[in-house]
Amino acid sequence: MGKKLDLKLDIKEIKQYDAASVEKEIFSYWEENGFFKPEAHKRSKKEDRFTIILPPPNANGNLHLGHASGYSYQDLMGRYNRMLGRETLLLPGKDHAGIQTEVVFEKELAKKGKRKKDIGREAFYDQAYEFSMMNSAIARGQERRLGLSADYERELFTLDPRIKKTVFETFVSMYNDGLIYRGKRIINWCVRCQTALADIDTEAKNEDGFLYYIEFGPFVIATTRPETKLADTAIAVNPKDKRYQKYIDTEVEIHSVEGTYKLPVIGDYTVDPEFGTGVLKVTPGHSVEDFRIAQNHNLPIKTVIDQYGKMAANTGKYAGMKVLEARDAIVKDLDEMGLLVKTEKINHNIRVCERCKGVIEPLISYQWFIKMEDLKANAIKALTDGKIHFHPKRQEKNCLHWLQIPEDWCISRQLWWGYQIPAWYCGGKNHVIDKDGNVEEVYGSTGGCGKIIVSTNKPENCPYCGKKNLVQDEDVLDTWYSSGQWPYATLLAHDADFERYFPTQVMETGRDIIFFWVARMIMLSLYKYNEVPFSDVYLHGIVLDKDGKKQSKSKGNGIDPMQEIEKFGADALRLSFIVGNAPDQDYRLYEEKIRGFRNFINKIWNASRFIMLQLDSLEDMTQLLTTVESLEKGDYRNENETLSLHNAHLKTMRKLMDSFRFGRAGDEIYTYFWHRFCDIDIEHMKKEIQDHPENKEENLGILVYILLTELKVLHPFVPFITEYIWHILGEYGIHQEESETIMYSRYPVIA
RNA sequence: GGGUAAUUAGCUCAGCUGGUAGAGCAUACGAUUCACAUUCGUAGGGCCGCAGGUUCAAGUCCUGCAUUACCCACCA
Repeated sequence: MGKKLDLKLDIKEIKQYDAASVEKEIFSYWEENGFFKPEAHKRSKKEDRFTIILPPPNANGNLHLGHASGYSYQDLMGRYNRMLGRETLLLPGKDHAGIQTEVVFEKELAKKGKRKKDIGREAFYDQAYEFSMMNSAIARGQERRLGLSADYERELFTLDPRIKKTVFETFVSMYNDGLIYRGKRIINWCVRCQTALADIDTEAKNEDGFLYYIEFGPFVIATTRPETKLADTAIAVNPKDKRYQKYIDTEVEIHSVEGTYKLPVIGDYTVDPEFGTGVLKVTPGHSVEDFRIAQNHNLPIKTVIDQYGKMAANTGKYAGMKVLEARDAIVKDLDEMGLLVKTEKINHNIRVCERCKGVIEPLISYQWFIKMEDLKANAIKALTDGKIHFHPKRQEKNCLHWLQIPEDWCISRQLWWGYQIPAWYCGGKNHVIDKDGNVEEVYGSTGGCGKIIVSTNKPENCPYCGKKNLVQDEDVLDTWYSSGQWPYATLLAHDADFERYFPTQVMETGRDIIFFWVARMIMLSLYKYNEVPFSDVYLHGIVLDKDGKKQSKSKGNGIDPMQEIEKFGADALRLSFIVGNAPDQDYRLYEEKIRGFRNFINKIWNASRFIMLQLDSLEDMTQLLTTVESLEKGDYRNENETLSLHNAHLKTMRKLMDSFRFGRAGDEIYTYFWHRFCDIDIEHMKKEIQDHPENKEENLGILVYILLTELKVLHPFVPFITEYIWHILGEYGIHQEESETIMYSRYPVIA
């Protein structure tokens, strides 16, 4: 055997367990002996294996409480299953986190007075990679400090070449299957980040604004965005609206700031007669809903706002103004022309970028999309067939709800950080702007056939025309496209792992990324392997501060998990994430709570200490060991209250652990250990030993037996102290042939 | 507009398939050289948000309402 654990805290001398002084050493004892590797305990049957692919934290910062909380649950399950005799793999990783890291790293550059343009794409990528590696190393150290029993030799970064291989293969096959396409659609454009975003990457922000009532030919229309009127291509009313029925399918003449022109009037049932005046100006180039109406009615599209949020060249005197400036200018002009009827205050929702909270400008754009209809339908089927169990169950409905939204997924981002899309244009790709201000994509203008080649590697020459003038698409893939393949991509990266561990058992995460991630993993895994990637999804609650607010760096209300670990120990911190907390229920965390669990850890130490001190007074251990052994075999069962309650407790624990009720399980063991075992059983034995010294061996045997089993049951929750005491018991020869490490001891089973 | 959760002791929260209300912290009083003051004991404190309903029995199931939080949604 390899490294031994050095027991430098003398349990007979030390009254207060000092977690910080021993936890690191315990960890390296585990890791250096390879205990975290599934190979340490190979099992031939697939059902005897247990795998969790750990959610990779973003490699752009430190470990925060959310990560620590997740890891505590993941490790809890891993250690529990390992002790049940399963071949267990916790596979760790780090996420390149596309747009988020790009924003973070841009800020890093700004500190040095540089912008990304200054250093160029390649250098930017390399430096961001280096930056991510540095952060990964820090995070890895912090994860270890928490006691995470993951196999770090298998750790992967989401941009690892081995992951890339899988991601690109999937991209190519989805393209060939017609599921990925290059399309021209209205997308969410973040003006600040200068990239397209998927719907899910945006969020609603409630804002006070104005609703302008404007004379519009024979109508009065109400709009919050008068500047987009320059891009109107129709007027829509509800066909049921008696006021306007007669105008439908006619053309009306408009006099407005841009002169006199004609617009068709169409009938569309999505127009709400109750809103404003019941007349909608249709601006397909700058409104998602209007774009849909335009598609249904074959309306032309005009573009008047560019990617920088400025009025485009085709807007006459407004050209070059920022959107808000143009809005004011147009309102002023309308007013002067006597066309502004009235202005109302309104509270409405606008879309903002999920990352930078900047304004989203809906724009028509060429992007890569994934056709979602079938992928979502298959995922819905898998869920309704009960292939995946959510804990708590209600979140399954939440997931289903999202899967019913039909939108295609925009997967291209105009960033530098991430996977550059494996698509090549023969003869390049250019943009031209037509008379309506619309951007059109033109292929092949620099000498080529203009075909798009999608391939995992850059082709030597064009398979269609043989020319060598191939230009790669400049965009990168949405980070969730690669993350969505994480469960199988990580396993494919190591020889036989996929065969051995896929599909996995559990996904453990927070409900905030069910849509972003969980749903997409399910869809992509079903696409590629026709199998769900995991059978259970456990959702932990979100950690809040003492006032019930979400902890965040910007608010400065965050607790640093590393500081708490140094103060109270990793075991105590882990308990504070788990004990008494219901799944998916947000909870508050503050130092007094952690301190309370530190006290519990110390209680474990002192209960053990008492028993060791008693053992020292024995002349020989033979009878005691016999008692322990027969208790482990199930003799003496139910002979007294102490043992029968202990058995009942073990059964309860097993039931709670197997049904994913970890918070209750933590509560159960906390209460049992402290208030039954310590407060009643040990106190009682103390008296017994005094009154009946002749039964000392037997009575002590019962205590040792209970301590032994309790350490095992506690171990998934508090791995460090339980290992430490397990080793001390080992020195007394108490579990000699079972296992040197408690990690591979047998979880107590009660018939 | 739709959905989901929360509402239980002063505070923070548990409470699985319905069977006479629980924990931690806080408070009060007391104990203790004998495992632990990071300890132990005792006590106070709850019409389990409100209103109905189902049931022999409801914090637990159903309906409605109120407040809060989060999520979804094309209100221009």
